[in-house]
Amino acid sequence: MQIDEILKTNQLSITDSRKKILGLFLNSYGALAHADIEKNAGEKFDRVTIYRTLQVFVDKGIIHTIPTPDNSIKYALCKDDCVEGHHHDHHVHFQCKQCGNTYCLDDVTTPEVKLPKGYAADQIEVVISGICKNCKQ
Amino acid sequence: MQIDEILKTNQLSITDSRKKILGLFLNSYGALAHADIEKNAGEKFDRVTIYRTLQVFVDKGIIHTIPTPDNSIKYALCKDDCVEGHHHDHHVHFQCKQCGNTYCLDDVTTPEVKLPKGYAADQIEVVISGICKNCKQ
DNA sequence: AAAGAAAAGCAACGTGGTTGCAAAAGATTA
DNA sequence: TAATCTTTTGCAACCACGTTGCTTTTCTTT
Repeated sequence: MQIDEILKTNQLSITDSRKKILGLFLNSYGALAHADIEKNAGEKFDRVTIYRTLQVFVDKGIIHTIPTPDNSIKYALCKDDCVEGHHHDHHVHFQCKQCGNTYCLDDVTTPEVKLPKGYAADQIEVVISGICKNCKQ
Repeated sequence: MQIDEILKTNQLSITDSRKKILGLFLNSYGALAHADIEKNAGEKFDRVTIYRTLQVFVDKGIIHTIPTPDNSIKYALCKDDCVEGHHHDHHVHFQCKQCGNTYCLDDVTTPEVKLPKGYAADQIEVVISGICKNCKQ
């Protein structure tokens, strides 16, 4: 089973909450906020458990955080090139103003930006808001 | 006096807190967080007043918010092309990992990003972290 | 200077997130 | 499979950040 595999690969013990939360990510196309998880996990887990589980997943490189224009945090699955303690998020994030969903545009890599003399870039976050393809027409 | 001018131009009544807070922005090169303002205003104003003042300034297009990778909010002065109710922030933001300062790179415009078919961009936020020119060498 | 309008201060509240600790569940060994 | 050890969960309490309602104070206008 895929979920258990992922947890084992990351040396995490297999618990109900981890299975449930990881399952939510695997079954969701867009990113999830803490509140989405709390809602969809169905009253079953304490919020502290959800916070801790998300933190563990981030630490292990299973999910990554997405900063949004309205300053809430969302989480999405990482691609294979994220490993423990080191994320490689070189893709653009998109937030739809209509449906509110946030997506990782994995195929859109962050553009090069020419900085003024003296500045050294290390990480670049690009968050685009607008209308997503599901809401448009 | 410049401060009073700005307030008048934006049809704001001239109060101590507005003068003080606007002054902090005018005298600071980088962006300011709520906490910076609370500290530098010198115990003089209630936190609620600071929140409301910042909100008014944002609404009037005097300052704009900057989302940071660590999900705190910072504020910086807008350039002249921001007007009430409509911000035009087409520049890149830079956060220094060493000194923690955040700067508006007004000369660096946000790059064009080619989105997948069906997505319509509306606003693009680019936040770069790294080492700023003051900390580098 | 007086009256009306706007802003400040205060208290209280809500939300999002964290911490410490005891109880429960998972992993491991025999 | 049961016993032990380790990890995780749930709970309670707490803190930081931000908001709201209302009264008092300060600005503005005449």
